[in-house]
Amino acid sequence: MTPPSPRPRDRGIPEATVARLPVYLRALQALDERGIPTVSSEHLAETTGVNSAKLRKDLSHLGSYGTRGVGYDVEYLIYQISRELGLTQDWSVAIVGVGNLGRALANYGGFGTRGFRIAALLDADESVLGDRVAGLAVGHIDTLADVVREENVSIGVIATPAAAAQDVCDRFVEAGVTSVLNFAPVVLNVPPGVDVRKVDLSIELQILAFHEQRKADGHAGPELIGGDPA
Amino acid sequence: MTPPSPRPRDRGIPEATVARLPVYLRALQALDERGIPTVSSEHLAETTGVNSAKLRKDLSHLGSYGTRGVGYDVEYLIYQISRELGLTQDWSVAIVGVGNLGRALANYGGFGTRGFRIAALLDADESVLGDRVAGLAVGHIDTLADVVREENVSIGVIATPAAAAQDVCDRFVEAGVTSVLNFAPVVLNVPPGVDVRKVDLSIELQILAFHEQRKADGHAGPELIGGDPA
DNA sequence: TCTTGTGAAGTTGTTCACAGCG
DNA sequence: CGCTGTGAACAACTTCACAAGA
Repeated sequence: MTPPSPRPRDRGIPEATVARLPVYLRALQALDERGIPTVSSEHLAETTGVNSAKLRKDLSHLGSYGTRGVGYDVEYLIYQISRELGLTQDWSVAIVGVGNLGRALANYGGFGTRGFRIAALLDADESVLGDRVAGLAVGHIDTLADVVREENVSIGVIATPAAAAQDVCDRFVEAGVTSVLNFAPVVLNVPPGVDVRKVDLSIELQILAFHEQRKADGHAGPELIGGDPA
Repeated sequence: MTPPSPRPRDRGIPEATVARLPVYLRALQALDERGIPTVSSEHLAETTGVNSAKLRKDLSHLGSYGTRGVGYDVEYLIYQISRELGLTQDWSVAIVGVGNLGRALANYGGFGTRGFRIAALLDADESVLGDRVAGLAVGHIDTLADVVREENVSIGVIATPAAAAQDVCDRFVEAGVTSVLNFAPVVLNVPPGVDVRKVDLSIELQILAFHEQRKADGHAGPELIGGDPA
């Protein structure tokens, strides 16, 4: 199936690049807030901890938005990256599970702002129903399908305990949601066409432990993992 | 300098593999809880959403722990992966910032268990000092250096607002901590030799938005990102 | 002059396909 | 026979180094 088409996709931005665009965006917004009008690839690369050639190549996938001898216009680049990521339109998000994590997400800077609108907070636990979190009243999980339809929810966020996650995911899929962000420590089963991204708060910790162990073992020189020696 | 030692016991496990080991570990623990004694690469791969050849190659970096014609012994593999990740010893973790996110982390399954011990919860806000979270009393940020020394903290977790993150990071580094897990939406500056991993809860959301936009634009067939078509 | 944008080279990661072992 | 472990082919990603433009 799917023989390699002779003319692939012109808009094919590498996945690795897509994963870095939000990082650049964040740094650019910080520069913009400090009133800095332009930035060179060298400087932006240093700020974000990547190689400057990689940064230029990443940006070149969006188009030629730099000025040789000068650098990139901060505001214009913010706009272009936002547009590419689809953040110039507002995406409605529903968060299920209003424990500490759900509350943290609802209040997370950049989660409720810049391109995302929290349309609903839902939970199954009677004791939190009606609580006001980030300006929203917590609703019952059974209203999920209605909320998705009425609020035009396109992204579902699962912040429930592991045991409830698959059920919530099924409800999202049933309601027509095709993008799910899962914080519960389980692997979700979804039909083809549904995107699931998983954030596991403890996996990062385990990766750090691995490197920490390396340092403790007989190991010649310390090595940077994400940092930049320069 | 550091000429490669003649026989360095090639312990160089690819970074991509290290990042997947926690995922396999999680799936294996789930199998173990259900009393399943052995698993094939095919089955474990399906559960975790990777290609089975990749899984076998990943595991082959740890050693030859499978049995041809049978598969892998679940318990034994759990032990081997745990050992490789350094989870057979307990790592002391200090969490700074006891807002919703800090509380969520302190209560996160697998964060306080399986290889990690939360040694301290610290905050600068007077109003939360002394609160009991996950069985621990919240201490003052100024005791950080003492706590790191007394509790032998090797990993620092930053769950503060963005504005406080660099200061907290500096305190960790000053106190001798060389691994930092940062949840604040800023890029931290650290000296060489210190590992920083960053988790940005909104970056994943932005990546989802990108793919959601792709689906909305004229786009021939839906594509799986993390899923497995089979 | 300074910095972008990009071919080309180099590195890392993935998948195939099958030999070899239980 | 079934499944692992792995060389070899392939694909993706990163970095180098420099031509070309402002």
